[in-house]
Amino acid sequence: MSKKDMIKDASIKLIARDGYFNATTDKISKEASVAVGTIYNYFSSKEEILNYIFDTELQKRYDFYNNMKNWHMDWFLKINGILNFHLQEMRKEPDISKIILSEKINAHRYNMSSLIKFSQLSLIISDILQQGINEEKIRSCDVKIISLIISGFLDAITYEFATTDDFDNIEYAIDEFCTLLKNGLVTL
Amino acid sequence: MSKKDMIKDASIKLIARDGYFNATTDKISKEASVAVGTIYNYFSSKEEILNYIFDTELQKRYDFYNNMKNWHMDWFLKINGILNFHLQEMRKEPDISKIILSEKINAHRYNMSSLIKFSQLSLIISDILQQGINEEKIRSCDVKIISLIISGFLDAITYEFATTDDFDNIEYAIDEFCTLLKNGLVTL
Amino acid sequence: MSKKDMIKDASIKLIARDGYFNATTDKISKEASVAVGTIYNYFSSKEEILNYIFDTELQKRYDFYNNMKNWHMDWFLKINGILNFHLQEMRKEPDISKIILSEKINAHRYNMSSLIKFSQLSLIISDILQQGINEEKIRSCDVKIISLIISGFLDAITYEFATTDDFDNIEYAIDEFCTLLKNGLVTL
Amino acid sequence: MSKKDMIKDASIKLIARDGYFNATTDKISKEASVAVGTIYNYFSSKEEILNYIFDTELQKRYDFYNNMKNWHMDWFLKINGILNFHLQEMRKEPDISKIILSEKINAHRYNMSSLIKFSQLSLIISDILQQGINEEKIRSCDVKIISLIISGFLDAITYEFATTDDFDNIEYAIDEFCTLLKNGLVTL
DNA sequence: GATGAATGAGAGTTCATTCAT
DNA sequence: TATGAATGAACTCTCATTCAT
Repeated sequence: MSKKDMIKDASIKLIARDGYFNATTDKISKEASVAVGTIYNYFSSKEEILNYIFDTELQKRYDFYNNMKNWHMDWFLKINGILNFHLQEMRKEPDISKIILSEKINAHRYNMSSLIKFSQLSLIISDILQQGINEEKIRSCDVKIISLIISGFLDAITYEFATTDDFDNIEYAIDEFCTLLKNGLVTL
Repeated sequence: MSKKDMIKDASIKLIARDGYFNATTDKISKEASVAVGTIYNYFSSKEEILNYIFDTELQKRYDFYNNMKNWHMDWFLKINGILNFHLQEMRKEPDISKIILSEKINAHRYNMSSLIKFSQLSLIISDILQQGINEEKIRSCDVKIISLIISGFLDAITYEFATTDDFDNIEYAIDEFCTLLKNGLVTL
Repeated sequence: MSKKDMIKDASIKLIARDGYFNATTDKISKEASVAVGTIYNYFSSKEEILNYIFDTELQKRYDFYNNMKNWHMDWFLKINGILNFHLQEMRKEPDISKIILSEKINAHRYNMSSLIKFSQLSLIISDILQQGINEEKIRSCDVKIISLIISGFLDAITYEFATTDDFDNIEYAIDEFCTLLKNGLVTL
Repeated sequence: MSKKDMIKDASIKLIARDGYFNATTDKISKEASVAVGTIYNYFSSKEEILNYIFDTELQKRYDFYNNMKNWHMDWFLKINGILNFHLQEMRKEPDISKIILSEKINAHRYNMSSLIKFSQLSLIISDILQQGINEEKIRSCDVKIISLIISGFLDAITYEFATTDDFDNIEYAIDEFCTLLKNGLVTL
């Protein structure tokens, strides 16, 4: 693995566990098995590490969603796909999910360039819903708000997991949420 | 106002704006117009200020919800009442809502005694939903998960507000969410 | 003595001996018998210490010169007075003289506010010379350049002293310089 | 040009502009278009670069002065020649003049081997003056002190130039200084 | 010889906490 | 009780130097 990625991974682990402020450059260097100075060969500042994590990880998600737009699927299957993609990501790399949830406020505080990526998920969900409305599969509704509900649910289960480390009920929770969405949204 | 409350209020203002770590005891003392040393006459540590904020503010909410249990109302009106109570709190004391959202992760990190209060809202919502099921007003569902969805939505609108300072659409968002809940949950 | 002056004096001692860059805040705090943090209760940065030294010490000299302007003396006695005042200052506080000589380049590099004080000695000497010309005690000459020669000589003896710590010949050197000023070098 | 001289020239440029401490090996390597490691193939340390600059550049001056001793000229023309040689050097390679002035204190601090070269100019001027005395062209005086006055003047005009980058008046200043040397200041 | 990534001691600065007044 | 100067460990970041390639 590249040094940059070693530093990124060490940072992810520590920021997920201790938070951005408690993840000191000293701890990060030890966790990454490099010297402190090496961090600054790859990142101009500690803040830049967080920005880089957001940049690369949100891009992965964005790419997946964007690709999904081209799939020929029902709105419901797409939304379900997004929820399950998140679950899968959370299982694969739980620390990243934790960080994206708990440190995004810092992206705002420090006006990071990765900030723009945070809004893209909502836009894609909105698009999917709008298409459902256009195809008269969904009743008329405010797609931005339904989109907010969906991403709020994603954050809720991420937080639930982050504080309990218990995945077992998440799959079930997603099903329950989808049922709610279906019953609540589909045109009769 | 008591010195303790002056310190608490100053802390709320600064933590909401800058985050827990950037709200230094020095800034807090200046904002509260007391000496730094005075802070330590009322709080054993900076962490304890945050804990106290959670303790007192969550108690207020808890008291309202608890009181609500005794009201003779439909489940739907109660849930709607909770959402609107939140909106009203957010309008009245936006900084407190911001902090409860963005700093609750620190309650977990530092294993604060106020931690237990965070789970109580969910329990009360669950109770309301369970009553709805018992009265056959709501279809059979997992109350814990629906409760999670509701508190997730609350957090989502709080975050939306915290980063945009725009309240105008929140009322409308709550209505849209309630419609979704009703359509999705009521027994046919 | 005030803490601020203790820190200033410790800084003067170390900067004179080791130079501005080798005089670390850590060494300064130890020399001043205070904690590092205390330095920052009185100065906003290390640079500000140097600026403060220049500010206060150059002001002392400026005050002396300015006062001298009101004395009813021959131009020659005034110049002689300035040279001897410098000698006396150098004997009393050799480190300050060293710093003013060797670190003034940093005042330029960092564009310190004390910068303006450096030019005032030259102006006062120029005034004295101009008065001598007006009174026809001095032949027509470029006062700015003669002033440059005089302050250049002051720096030269300061540097000589700074590297040898030998004062014995300075008094004699001043006399020789004054004779030169008066008579020139050519054999008559 | 040899690699060693490329590094030397880059160092001269950066030290003149930023000072010895702000001229980092990293910046020097970039300015010289070599790798940092290459610097250490030619110099044992950063300090050694400064020492080498002093060594080679002062040698050039020393060679010129030494050669001058053999010229059959009046003491006054020789001194004038030295001053004008300096002016010419300053015009040709201003950065070197700046460094020799502002960083010579470091030669003392680090006890560099080039230190000995700094005293040689004074010795040569002293020789010239002594010869003038012997030939009864100059009145009896302390040659070491007159020599100090002359090199002090050289430093003064170099500093004036270093902080203003203005050469225009230097030639005139040299003339005024020479006149002073010859005639003195008093009205006849 | 030339490279430049890696190093880590050490720099300036911050800040929660203490305690004499 | 209230104060705020003093504290020093701990922070982020720098940079002269090394060494495997």
